[in-house]
Amino acid sequence: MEKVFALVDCNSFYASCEKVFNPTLEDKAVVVLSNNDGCIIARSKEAKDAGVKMGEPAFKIKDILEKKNVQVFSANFALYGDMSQRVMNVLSKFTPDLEIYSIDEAFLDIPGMKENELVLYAQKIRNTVLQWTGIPVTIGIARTKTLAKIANHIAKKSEKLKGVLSIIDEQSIEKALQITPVEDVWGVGQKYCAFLRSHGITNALELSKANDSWIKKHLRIVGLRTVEELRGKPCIAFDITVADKQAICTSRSFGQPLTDYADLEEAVSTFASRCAEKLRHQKSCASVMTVFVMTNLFAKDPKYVNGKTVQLAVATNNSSEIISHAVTLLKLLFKKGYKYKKVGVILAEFIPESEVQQSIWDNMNREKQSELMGVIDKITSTMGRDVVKFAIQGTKKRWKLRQEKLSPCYTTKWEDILTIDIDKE
DNA sequence: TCTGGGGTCCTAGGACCC
DNA sequence: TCTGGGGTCCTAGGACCC
Repeated sequence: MEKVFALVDCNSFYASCEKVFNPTLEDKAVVVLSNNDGCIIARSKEAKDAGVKMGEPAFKIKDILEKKNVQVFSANFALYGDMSQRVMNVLSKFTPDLEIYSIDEAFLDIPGMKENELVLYAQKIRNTVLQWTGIPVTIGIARTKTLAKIANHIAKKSEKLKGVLSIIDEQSIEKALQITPVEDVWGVGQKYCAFLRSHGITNALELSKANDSWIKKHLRIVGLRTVEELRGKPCIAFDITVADKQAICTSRSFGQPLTDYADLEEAVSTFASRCAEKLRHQKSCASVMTVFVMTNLFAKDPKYVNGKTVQLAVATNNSSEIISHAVTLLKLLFKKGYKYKKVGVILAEFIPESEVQQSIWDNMNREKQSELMGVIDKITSTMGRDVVKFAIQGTKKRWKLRQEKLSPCYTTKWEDILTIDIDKE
């Protein structure tokens, strides 16, 4: 029997997370902003109805937000990450074959059933997730991932489908493809959309009927896979294993532009330390590091973008070593007189911790250092980040984000835990 | 005043080798 | 007018995703 995929996607995930712990937000328009309270990255249904667009810079639509009484939140990734885990936990009760695709989406490989049973099963999943976590989800069911995405998309928009749509038979697939604009197809971004439309392909059905060699020529192999998937032939594998990352990056735009080297050094060493932490988490060591700096590219001030890469003699995941390399690179990059807006640290070319090649020139006691990192990681996981840190990371934090509307970390910080007043009526 | 952050995969073209 | 051919590896850049 052919496989059937269910794509479970949380509705307006970040906005829904904010609503779970704050009942006064029910039925209210809620939006969540990107880091530095920059642009809109999530909108509740009410906010969408109010005409708030995805990706819009908040300052540009300040008037609409105020006029329509939209509740605005700074991104609280600690909360969203934890809520995501809870949702995935519930899903894993239904099947071991769960591919966590992103913070708010998972593909489920569901066992062979008749179509009406599939829909009932999906309804049950949906109700359970809502009851156990407070997060509403939508489920799309089909024989390929790309089609499941399309089913999900349609189900999101239609009230009467009650959050579940299955497209298994030819007829329902064709109908679904017909009403799906080509830009809503998974794998078709801005560039490809413009190209396809300029050649008269406006919906998913037309795309599914396009000529193979023409697609391959212009949309490459990836585009051809998308087309095959639309035709019902699975080309994107189902993979429940969590792959180790091939690159780890920590970067931020600052809440205010910075001109002093010392402030950048605090930021770069903090990001480097965070990268090292992520690297140890997956038990890898990095052989290559890049640091980049940039000024605000939107402002009229002089622009400067630059990056430098270093090959490490011995692959490492040691924080102090990674920080010291990062600072060396920053010193090479820093030029006086610019207003820096963003810096970042990227680690790459990983090898497993256990397979690191030693160097005869290496005079570091790696065993002792590794024990130290273990202790630091333990303290971080039980007592919170930055309880212990390296002196160079500093305390001024002038680089910190602007987060003026941050909600409490209801589920990950003891002091933010929800309290309920039972004396009141 | 204010425009996110963190990833993946694929391809073309250059360097280099025999 | 001709200027080898075929292979691998690496890198930068472009497309996409959430």
